Amino acid sequence: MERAQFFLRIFKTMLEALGPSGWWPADSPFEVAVGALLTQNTNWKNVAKAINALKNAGALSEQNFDQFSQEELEDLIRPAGYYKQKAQRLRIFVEFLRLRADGDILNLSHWDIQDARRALLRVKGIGPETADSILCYALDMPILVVDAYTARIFSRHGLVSEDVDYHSLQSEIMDVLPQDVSLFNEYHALLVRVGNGWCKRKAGLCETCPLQPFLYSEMS
DNA sequence: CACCAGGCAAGTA
DNA sequence: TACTTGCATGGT
Repeated sequence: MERAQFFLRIFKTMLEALGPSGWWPADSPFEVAVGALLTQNTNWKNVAKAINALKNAGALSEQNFDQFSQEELEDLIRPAGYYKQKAQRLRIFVEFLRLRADGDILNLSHWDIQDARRALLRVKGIGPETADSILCYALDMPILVVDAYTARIFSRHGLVSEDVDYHSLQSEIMDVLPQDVSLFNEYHALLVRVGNGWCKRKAGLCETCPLQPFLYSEMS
């Protein structure tokens, strides 16, 4: 079986088992980016609390964000953890938007995707996964986000090594699939949902995982 | 109690 | 270059 077919079969299986994900859960592209920064190494439930606090305070827009001090932001996002570091990272990101995108994240969607990616990666606090999350889920650009779940799931299916680096993992999957924003959007969302549900680090739940039948090494 | 969560940057050798 | 550590809350 071709690798491309295998990856598409994995995708279809997850989609049929779990249904569409409707990612990213947010009211605006700016909120997507804020969520992408806040969810670094952090459970989404805690991030949602921080997002709600920011929303209730009126801080969730590029224009209003600057009205809040570092300390106020820290208090609002505290439930998301690493709150001092993340408050600083959010401030740096909004400053980046003001300098490079006239204070509106949507202006980045006119950029060449690789230019936008390189620009985001230069912002302190934005690494590959956060940059790609912003590109795909806030700006609707065709790029596949990969993460720890992706490496874990595909290594357990015999396709990559557990500690594969980000860009190798991304290329292995993304390069053999149709370059389609909706496909990449849904693919990552489904992988995270499967990871959350069945592929924890020490999971004993694998017998009910939707992907259980598809071990690459056993397919012909 | 231990372990985990939709990473990243900075320091060390 | 290749490891290691700090960051921090909240759920299981």
